[in-house]
This record gives sequence, structure tokens and C-alpha cells, in this order.
Amino acid sequence: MNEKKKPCSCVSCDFRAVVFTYLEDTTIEELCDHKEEQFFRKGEIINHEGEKITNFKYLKSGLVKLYRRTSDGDEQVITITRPFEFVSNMSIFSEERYQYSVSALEDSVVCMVNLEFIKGLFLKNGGFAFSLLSKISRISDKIIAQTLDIRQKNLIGRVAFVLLYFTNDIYKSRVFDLPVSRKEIADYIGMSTANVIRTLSDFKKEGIIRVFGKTIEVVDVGKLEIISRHG
Amino acid sequence: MNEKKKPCSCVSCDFRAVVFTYLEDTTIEELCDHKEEQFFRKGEIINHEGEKITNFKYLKSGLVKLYRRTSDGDEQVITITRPFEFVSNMSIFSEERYQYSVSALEDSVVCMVNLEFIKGLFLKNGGFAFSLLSKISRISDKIIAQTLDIRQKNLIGRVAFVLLYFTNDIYKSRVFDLPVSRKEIADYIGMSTANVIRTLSDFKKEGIIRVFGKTIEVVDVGKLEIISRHG
DNA sequence: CGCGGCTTTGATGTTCATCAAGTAAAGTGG
DNA sequence: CCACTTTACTTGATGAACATCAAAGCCGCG
Repeated sequence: MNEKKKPCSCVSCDFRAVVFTYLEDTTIEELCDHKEEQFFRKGEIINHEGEKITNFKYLKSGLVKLYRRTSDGDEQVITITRPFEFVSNMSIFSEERYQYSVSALEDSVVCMVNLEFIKGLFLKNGGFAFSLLSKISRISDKIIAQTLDIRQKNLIGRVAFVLLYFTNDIYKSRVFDLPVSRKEIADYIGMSTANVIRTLSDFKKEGIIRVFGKTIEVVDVGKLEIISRHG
Repeated sequence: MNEKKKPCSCVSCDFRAVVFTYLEDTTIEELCDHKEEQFFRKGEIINHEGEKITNFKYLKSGLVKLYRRTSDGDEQVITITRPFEFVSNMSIFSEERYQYSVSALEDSVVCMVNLEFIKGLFLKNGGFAFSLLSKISRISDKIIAQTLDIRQKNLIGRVAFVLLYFTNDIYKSRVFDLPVSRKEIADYIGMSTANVIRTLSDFKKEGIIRVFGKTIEVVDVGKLEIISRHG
């Protein structure tokens, strides 16, 4: 056992299964030399709208929101997402600068790989290129579909949708701590903060959810699903 | 001059510059054997939501709308677009079936290349793969950005936006024939048909536009821009 | 313990959808 | 080519949905 260098953590990284499937162990180790892991505390900004893109970034752990600021200064939240949906990187191959900002909603770990290195891999390795394209277009599709889904709902349907999104997709639990403010929910679903709060209060009064500050318990998932579908 | 077969029209196709830049003439001629051109009359459906994807399709000429049908049966128009934005193909590498429908708003010509052939090219040719990924992600980004832009506007801002879109992007002319019904505009901007019509009437009364049935003349572009921005 | 930001609730007004009724335009069949 | 049918468009009136404003309560943090 003559080990040349210490084993690369990327070789056993969960993310490998997602887009790095087609890379040999040796390539993965090379990748290791071009990557850096960075920790972001809740609230910190990972990518800034307008900033130059120099890295291929993806979320290893945590929770982030993708958003932009309108000319009047208010925020539009595009999506809230978990690891393996490296949303910040939709436009890395089509744009020079970030179109949107990304910030950490929970403490998060981001893996950053030099963009030129990834481009090189992409050009050399068809399988890698293919899985990357699939992943990126699936993410874009998901954002577009979600936006359309939200658009066809009314206020209470949208709030129900968000609660279900946290319960089913993000936390996979009926009890969870809201990682966002009421205002951020409003910016996400395109409604006013006051009305989001009002709707949450209504749900509480009707016994559909229980609220303890930031902690939410979804009592009646079925009812929420009906509301989400039919307003 | 011993010509083996008749020259392939793809070699001199305008679209070649868009995603087929990295392909040699010989490859392009091979591509020719796997492609078919199809004509669609105004109103005809090019792709059907749910249908299996077997071809890489792009628009050579004409105008199309990308849309989906909600569970209540009404339409959501996702985007309206000109050639070289092969919107139907965003998900060709990530999904087995079309997520959305595409129909022709004007007589259109669509080029269809066998999907497996394109996948083969993608795997073999890094440059081609790269330009294709860039193109696809740019299209997705554009749709997402446009959706966010529309979302932040009120009724009259959205109608102004659509008129400017036709004037500046689609027709590049202040006078044009509307390729869509009032209802389709409503489905596009997420407002009711009656209110779209009302707003057009208001614009007419204020002398911002002139309307002769389907023909529209934008008289005051500047005013429309102000309305689009500030409602 | 006091300040500032987030949350909550009520009151009010605006914006927009819906409904209905009528008109114009565009197909359709004899 | 005309009568008929259907579909698209238009306008007004009404009410529902939602935003805005304001005041008060809560919570965390210095």
C-alpha cells in the first residue's frame, strides 16, 4: 500500500452519484484539487446578483433561497431548495454573471469547483456533460413548473402550497421550524405579508396547523392539500 | 466534381450558427439524413403535453406559444417566441415526455432531428454539447426572468409589457398583427380576458395605441414603457 | 430594560374577476 | 353568396380578493 497522497473526500461524496457518476476515481481526485468547501451561516449570501461566476457551486448541506431584487427594492423569491439542486448554477454556462442571488436559510455547506476545470471536464467527457445537462434542465423545469403552479392558486391556496412544500419536500415532517420570515413567504408566493399572516392565523383557528413562533405543526395535511388545489 | 449525393441544405442553414457551430460539414451532412422539416399551419399543435419525446425540434420560421393546461382546463401561456429559441426542447434530455404543449401562432416550419442521433453527437462532441447546454440554459433563464418581470407588474403594466414585447422583440415594428387572441394575452399575463380588453380600450382612448381589429399600432412607445415599469 | 425589527389584527380602499348582455367578426352549410 | 351559427370581442355593473395603512403586541438583543 504505497499511498501517494491522502484520499480525496470527493470520492465518497454523496453528490458524486448526482452529476459525477461518469467520472473515474482518478478524475475525481483531480477534481479534489480544484474544489473548496465553504461554510455559510444562516443568513449569509452565497452568490450575489451581478457578481462574476468563477465557480461551479453546489449545496452539500443546508437550505438556500434563490431570489432577485426588483427595481423598487423588494425581493422576489424564486425558489427555496435543498442540496443537490445547485440552483445557483443554472446560468453558469450561458451567462458571465449571476442573474440571481442565493442566500443560506440554514447553516449550509457549499462545494465550489473551479469553473474552468468543470468546463474542461464537460468538453472531454460526454457522459459527464450529459448528466450535467440533464440535471440543470431538470432544475430549470422544476422552477418553471412550480412558478406556474403557484400562479394558478389564490391566496390561501398559495399559503397551503408553501406549508405542504416544507412538510413534504423540504423537511419531510409535519413539524418543522420555518426557515423563513412571513415576509419571505410573501415574496415567494407573490402576496402581501399581512395577508400571509392572516391566512396562517385562519389555518390556526380552523385547527389545520398549530403555530408556536417559528415552529409549525401541520395537523391536517389532507385539508391543506384540498385548499392548495381548490383555493 | 464527383458528387456522391445531393448537397445537404443543413450545411447552409441559419440555425447552424446557433448550436451546430462545432460540427464539421461531414457531420452536418450526416445530420441531414436524420432530420425532417415539417410545416405547421397557424393554430396547429407542434408538441403535445405528455407526448413522448423522440425528436430534437427547433423552429426555423414562424411563431409559437409554449403553454400548459391546468387541472381546471384553462391554459397557462408560458412564453411566445420566435425561431432559434427551441423552447419545446428544454426538457428533452431530462424528461421522457413533453412537459408542455407548443402550438403555431403563425405558419411555422419546424426542423426535427432524431433525438438519439443528437444524443450521440452530444456525447462525442464536447463543443457541440457545450453550445447546446448554453443555449438551453439561456432559454430557461429567459423564461424565468420574463415570468418574474410580469409577476411584479399590475394589470396595465402587464398589458403594456406584452405590447412592447410584440413591438420590440417579436415584430420589431410599431405596427403589427396580433398573433394571439385577447384571451391568450390574458392567459399569458395571468389576468382576466375582460380586463385585458378593457385595458387595451383605455390605451386606445388615451391615444397610446390604435386598434383595427387584430392590427395594432403603437403610437407612444415611451408612454408604454413608463406604464410597463410603473403600472 | 428599552430599542428595533418582526408579527399580528382591524379598518379601509383599490384592484381585479366575474357575470351578463350586447356587438362584431369569422366560419359553415345550403 | 347569403343566412345561420359560432366564436371572439366589448362594455358596464357588481362583488370578491387582495393590498395598504395604522396601531399594538411580541420577541430578541444589546
